[in-house]
Amino acid sequence: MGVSTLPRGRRVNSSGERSKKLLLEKATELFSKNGYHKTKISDIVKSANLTQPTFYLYFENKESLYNDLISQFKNNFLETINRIQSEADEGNIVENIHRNLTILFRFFESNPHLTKIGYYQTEEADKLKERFSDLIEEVLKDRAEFADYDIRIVAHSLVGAIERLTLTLLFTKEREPEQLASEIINLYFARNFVK
Amino acid sequence: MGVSTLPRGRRVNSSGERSKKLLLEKATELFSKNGYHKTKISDIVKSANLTQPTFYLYFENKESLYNDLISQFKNNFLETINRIQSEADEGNIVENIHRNLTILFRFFESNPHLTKIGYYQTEEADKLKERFSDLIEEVLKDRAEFADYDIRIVAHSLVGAIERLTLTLLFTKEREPEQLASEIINLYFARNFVK
Amino acid sequence: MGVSTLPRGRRVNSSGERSKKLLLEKATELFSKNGYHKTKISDIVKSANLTQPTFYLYFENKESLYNDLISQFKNNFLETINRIQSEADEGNIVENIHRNLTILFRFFESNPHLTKIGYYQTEEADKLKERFSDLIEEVLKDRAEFADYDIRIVAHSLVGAIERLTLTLLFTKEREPEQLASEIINLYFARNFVK
Amino acid sequence: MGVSTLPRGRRVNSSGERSKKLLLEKATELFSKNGYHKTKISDIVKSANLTQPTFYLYFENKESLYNDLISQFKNNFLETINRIQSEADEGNIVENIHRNLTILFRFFESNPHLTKIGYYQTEEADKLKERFSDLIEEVLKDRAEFADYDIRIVAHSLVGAIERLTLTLLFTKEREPEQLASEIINLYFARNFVK
DNA sequence: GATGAATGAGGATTCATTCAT
DNA sequence: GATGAATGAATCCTCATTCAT
Repeated sequence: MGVSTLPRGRRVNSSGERSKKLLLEKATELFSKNGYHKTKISDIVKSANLTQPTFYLYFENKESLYNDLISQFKNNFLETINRIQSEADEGNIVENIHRNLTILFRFFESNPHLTKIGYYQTEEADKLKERFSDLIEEVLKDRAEFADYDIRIVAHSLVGAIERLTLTLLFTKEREPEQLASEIINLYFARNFVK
Repeated sequence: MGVSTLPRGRRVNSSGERSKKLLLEKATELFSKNGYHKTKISDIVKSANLTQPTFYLYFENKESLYNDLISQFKNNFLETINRIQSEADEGNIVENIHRNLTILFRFFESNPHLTKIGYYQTEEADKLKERFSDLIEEVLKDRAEFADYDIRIVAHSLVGAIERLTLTLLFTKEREPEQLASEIINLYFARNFVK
Repeated sequence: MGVSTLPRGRRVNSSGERSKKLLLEKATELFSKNGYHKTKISDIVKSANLTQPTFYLYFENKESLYNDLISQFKNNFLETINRIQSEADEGNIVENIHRNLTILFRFFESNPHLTKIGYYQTEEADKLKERFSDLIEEVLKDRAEFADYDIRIVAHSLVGAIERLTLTLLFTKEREPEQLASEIINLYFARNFVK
Repeated sequence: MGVSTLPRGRRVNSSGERSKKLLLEKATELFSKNGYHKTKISDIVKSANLTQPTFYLYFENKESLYNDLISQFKNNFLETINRIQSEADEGNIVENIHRNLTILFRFFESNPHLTKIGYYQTEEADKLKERFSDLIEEVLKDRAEFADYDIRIVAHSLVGAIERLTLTLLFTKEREPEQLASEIINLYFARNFVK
């Protein structure tokens, strides 16, 4: 072609990058707030002060953007919960669980919008919770303290409690990650493990 | 081979009551499975072997039908959980809770589709859970056994646990209402209340 | 059990003729008030306390019923205005015109609904007015009194005045047919004819 | 021979202003010719060589476009007739009326389609004519020349005459605005005022 | 890098009309 | 003579997506 008027090598901070990031933010916000179907491309670009074709400059389409957000959450989530298991055998287990629950709540808290999308509004979310539950089962299954319990039920209960507390007390800033972790320990593990 | 279209008027052996009920069932099923937006009127009527205008013979429109389903669930749910509270003071509290949890799980079990719609996929659902949580708080707040606990957290945890167990163990028929109720009592109340 | 459904079929004390007449009346009323498109078959039968299939028992379809109403008006109207012409030469012309205008207004007044349909809301109406205008021209064209006038304009003015007066003063019962006829004579013919 | 469908995006040499204006013109034309109900959005866009979504790019919906046209006519019409009244006292009244009638006919003539919509096919039209009639009454009521007349009848007659003449002689180009104004003066005012 | 202008492909809803009883 | 129950055939409108500039 003739004269390329564009400067070579785009800077990371070019306005293109900025636009993409902005769209991503707004999309995340809107998806999290209104869900996939009620969020229109026109809403996203409007709130980013851009136009619809610009959206397609940076994202393949609506669905793939949404899927990307889900994937991103999923990866981070799995990474986070896997630490619980891998560290399960080291040191005091209750302390470990406490520490890792705190980390999990902090993770949720660090990106509430993404969490809402990935953990509360997709079908994928159920699979993640299932995985989380399996992992907890794994950790508890050989513990004498839980011999009298139906471990699957304990695991699912924990997952459910965490899910609900995140939404109602963490996202609303009524409780801190540490507090939630402590109370969960207190409620589910204290009398069983301690002493 | 042309698709032979149906003749216009009334079908042989057709009945309005039956058609309405059928549409309602199919709609509930599809909404519960695919959500509001992915469920088309055309899907509903197709699965009921009827045509679109027939849908409008019995329901005002898609949204109002969905809202009706939500309302129906809401009313039944509130009625069910209100019993927990109203009976809270009578007799042995743990027994009461056990009985009413059983009833609640049975209610969920009795219409899983409606429950999925009303308790898992609408915004209304969060309000219902909030209400449920408030009610639990009310029941626990004066109990010495929970003096050391953050009651809001206990309440939300319980709601979360119930929600999750319903989905993963009740709807899959892996556990019975009574079992779930017992285990919840065991996990949350046993050591606290019994002696 | 509980719901005693209404018996189908022929209603006690109902005659086909009566139903037909009732439907015709209601249709005329509704068409005249709301026009062809805003009048639904369902409206007509509802206001006659009948059902849609009954409508088709007596009328071919919506359009043909409407056309029948138009025809009916048209025939009566043409018959009425033709008298004006045929009597034009007999006796005192002003008196003749006065008498026939009165008859015309009485005709309009006798069935305002039908008049509204046939004279105010169809395309046919314009043809009727054109015809009326031509007829008036015919009557006036050899009159020395109108030698100075553009007869077509006089004719169309008269038709327009009659149309408007019918709607605003006759149908509202603010003036009587005779009054309107007299005033029109006064306004258009008096000084011209009466010496 | 397949119908080759248009490609998706922007057309070569397309302009929003032009498209909107074109749609407006075609809509006005079709509404005026066929009325609101018989004019489909699909007709409008077809005659503008565009597609249905494009219509909604420029207009909110069918009804609001139609209402806009009515409003536009209404405003212009009221402005025009208000001049008649406001100038009624200045100079020779017959001359004034003649001048303003001419202006009115010119206004009708300048946009026959819009006039047909706003003055001949809506319910609003009757209100406008009523208003026009009231205004004429106002102008005539203190005139000694009309002492013997029923002024309401004169006013309504005039309105009716103007309405009819516009349709039959102005729109068909059989008469000019000035001619019509002159003849109306001649017919209604000449002998009364002059002399 | 971004926008103005357009469209394809549905999806909900309405209404006149028609069978079966 | 009349109704209950249904459908065919539109029609409006929306939304993600794409071309030309």
